[in-house]
Amino acid sequence: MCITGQDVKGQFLELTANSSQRLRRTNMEAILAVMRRSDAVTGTDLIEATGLARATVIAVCDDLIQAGWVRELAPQKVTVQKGRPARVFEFDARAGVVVGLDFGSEKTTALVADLRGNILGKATESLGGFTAPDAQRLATIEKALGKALADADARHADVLVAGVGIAAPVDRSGNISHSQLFWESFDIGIQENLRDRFGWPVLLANDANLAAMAEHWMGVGRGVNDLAVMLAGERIGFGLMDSGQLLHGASGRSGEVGLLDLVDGVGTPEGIAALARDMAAAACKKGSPATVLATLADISGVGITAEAVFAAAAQGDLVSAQILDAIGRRMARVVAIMATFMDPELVVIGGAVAASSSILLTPLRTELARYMPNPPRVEVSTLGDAIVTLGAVRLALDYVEKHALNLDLGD
Amino acid sequence: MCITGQDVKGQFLELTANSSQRLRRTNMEAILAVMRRSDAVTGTDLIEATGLARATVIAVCDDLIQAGWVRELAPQKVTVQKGRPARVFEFDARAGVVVGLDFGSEKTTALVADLRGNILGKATESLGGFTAPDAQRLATIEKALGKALADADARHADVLVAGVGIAAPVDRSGNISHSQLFWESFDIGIQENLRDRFGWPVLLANDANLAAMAEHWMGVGRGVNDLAVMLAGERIGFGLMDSGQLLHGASGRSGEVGLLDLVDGVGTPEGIAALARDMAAAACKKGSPATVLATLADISGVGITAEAVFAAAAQGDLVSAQILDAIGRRMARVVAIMATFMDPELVVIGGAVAASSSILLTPLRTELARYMPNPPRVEVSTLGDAIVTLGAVRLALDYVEKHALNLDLGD
DNA sequence: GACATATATTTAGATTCTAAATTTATGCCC
DNA sequence: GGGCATAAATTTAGAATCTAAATATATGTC
Repeated sequence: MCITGQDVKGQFLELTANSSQRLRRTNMEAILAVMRRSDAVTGTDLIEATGLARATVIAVCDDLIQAGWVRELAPQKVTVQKGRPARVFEFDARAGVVVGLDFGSEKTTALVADLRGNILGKATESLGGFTAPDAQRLATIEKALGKALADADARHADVLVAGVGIAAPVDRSGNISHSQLFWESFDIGIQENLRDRFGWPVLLANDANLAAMAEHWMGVGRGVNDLAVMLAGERIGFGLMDSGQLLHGASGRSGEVGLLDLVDGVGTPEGIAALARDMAAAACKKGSPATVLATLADISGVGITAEAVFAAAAQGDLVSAQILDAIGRRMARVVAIMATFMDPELVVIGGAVAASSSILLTPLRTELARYMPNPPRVEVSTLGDAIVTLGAVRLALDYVEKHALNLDLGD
Repeated sequence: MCITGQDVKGQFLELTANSSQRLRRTNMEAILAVMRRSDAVTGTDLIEATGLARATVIAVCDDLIQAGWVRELAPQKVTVQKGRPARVFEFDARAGVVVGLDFGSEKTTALVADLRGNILGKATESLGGFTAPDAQRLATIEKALGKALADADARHADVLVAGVGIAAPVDRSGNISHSQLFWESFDIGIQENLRDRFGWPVLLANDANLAAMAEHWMGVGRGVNDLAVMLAGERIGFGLMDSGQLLHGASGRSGEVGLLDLVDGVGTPEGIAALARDMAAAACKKGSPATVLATLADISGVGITAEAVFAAAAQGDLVSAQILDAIGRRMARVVAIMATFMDPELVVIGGAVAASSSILLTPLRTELARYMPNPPRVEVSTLGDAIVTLGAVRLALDYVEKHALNLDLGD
């Protein structure tokens, strides 16, 4: 009974560190965190890192070994050794594995990583386009996962969590936004399927957001906590980070630029891909010299895609280079607008355009400096086409690190 | 000595909850948090809210009373009382006070609030413009603070923290960005002055960011965690929140829109104020009927300000109403661009324009719906000209809540 | 005045921590 | 090989804190 009306029952349970057991748990988490960030450590290292007493540190380490998170190594030979040899502990990066999956429109890529993020296996499968039935696409995904696991010499049961990236907005609770019909084609029930088939927790996220996580983790954005990553291929999307926190927005659509037509000289929402196609088509029609671009278009037979233009430019095609120059100028406008709201320290360009960075960067940086007195740094991603998949791995790893002591490591 | 090279000494000390004392501290914080969010509570209430045992709860309450954060009330008479009367505890909202200060260009406003955020005192002083010397402006600030404290019947020594809002970017460590010369005029050493004079910790923040905090706390944005607040008067600035977290950007400039000239039909960075002035001047020159607007301009004698236009519109001036309609349309474009990057659930319009909301909202909402398939809600602030000062109070309260058990309550 | 009831307080036992004393394993020196 | 120095592990004793159960206390009811 609460005298004044409001019922607070159980409302703050999660805040409470009640029992002594919770204290031990906190110390386990702290020591595990230290171990994840260092290589093999001794008890003395942990005493210095955490401030805990020796007896406590050793007891916690024994608990962690018991739980399966930590291995004890044979005592190391050190150059100058005096005194009793120290016990040596190490975070067991193979206590399990995580998988990262990029579910694109044309293909799907799976990565398997250990708990330190070392990539152990990889596989890519073609999805057969949007028109393929859901069941077939789910089977393809399973196939890619199976191959990647085999490549990593791991079993399905070793997987602790799976991270999945898709080219649609995903809100904080992992639901795909259906505010545009187009995005429905990505909602084929991957989450339920993988949970039912293998018992994995599955985390869904937007591809541009995962790209930002990947850059922040191991790309040019390492150590940069206010970061924007532009994923540009057929479409453009931003992954935005402030203070190291990814932005989601009310329905997962933050960074999903759908309104570029309001920006002078950018045009339609799909501005950049459209520009590439239009300029390429015009150049071909005008009878420009037989370019690599035209050759590519001929070969593919399906018309010119933005990716084809980027690829041709990378191979030295002149028309494509001109197109990329124009694209760089347009991108500068989009980046400028984004940067005026977000104030990032660094903007990373990723996705298919990244391959043509040498041509793209100069106009982009020059124009950006014209628009802004203090423009952010602009760099090109070096993660290639693994950018989203690596982000999916990072998403899964974050989950493991956060919930480690709740997870069951099985055998 | 770490076997593998990296030195982790002390690196994770803050993570560790080592001793039993830390456990008690965590429980004190949890119980204090419950008390802050409810009125008077009994031990039984706290048991239900936290899951702790009765003996623990009572012991913690006694500790909190000892520390000065909690008061014990006389046992309450309840309609149906059976058994031994419960001891009644209450968070002592007068364990101290906080002050919030809005340091504007023309005037400064100070609020004094208790620890539940109830406003106890208020004072406003004119600053005498930008040209006044720093020392004089500091004296004016002290005067306003003194008056507000007297109004609240509080002493300088009762103040636990001061929050200060200024119309310049402030980075995470509280430094004013000097990327534009203009902003230097706000850097008059308030922080150092108040610390040295009264020993208060002083927290500096950008005014638009504080407006967002205020709306999230007690405005139309209550309960909305993905929120944008547009503070529009002479200048425009956004305070942006994602997942309840305020965005700062790399140098505190997030939401400081300085690039509206790239947006079709918005024009210069100071677009909106300039538009108001230009249209008003044109109307006056053309010899429009003697409007309230013109009268206001005559009275002020300093030319027409954006604020004057908003005020005139609120009083029924027709020309000003037309101007506001145009402004609403322009704002729609700015909001649309912001929303496509941020995906807020709600956009709140605050600042001087808010007074003219009845005229402004319709064109703003209509145009916004034209630009976006799923536009955010748009509402007008009801906090009036206290919006920034209330945010400064909230900033100070957040600090008190976070550091409560580290603060010395003095006597 | 006995009884029911809800709460406070006390007591006993468990867990976990720290700090100090003790033991153990290693290298070095004679 | 035996003693010594050293660094670490382990054991021990003591303190803080928690829980759960037993006991005491204050109130209303019959």
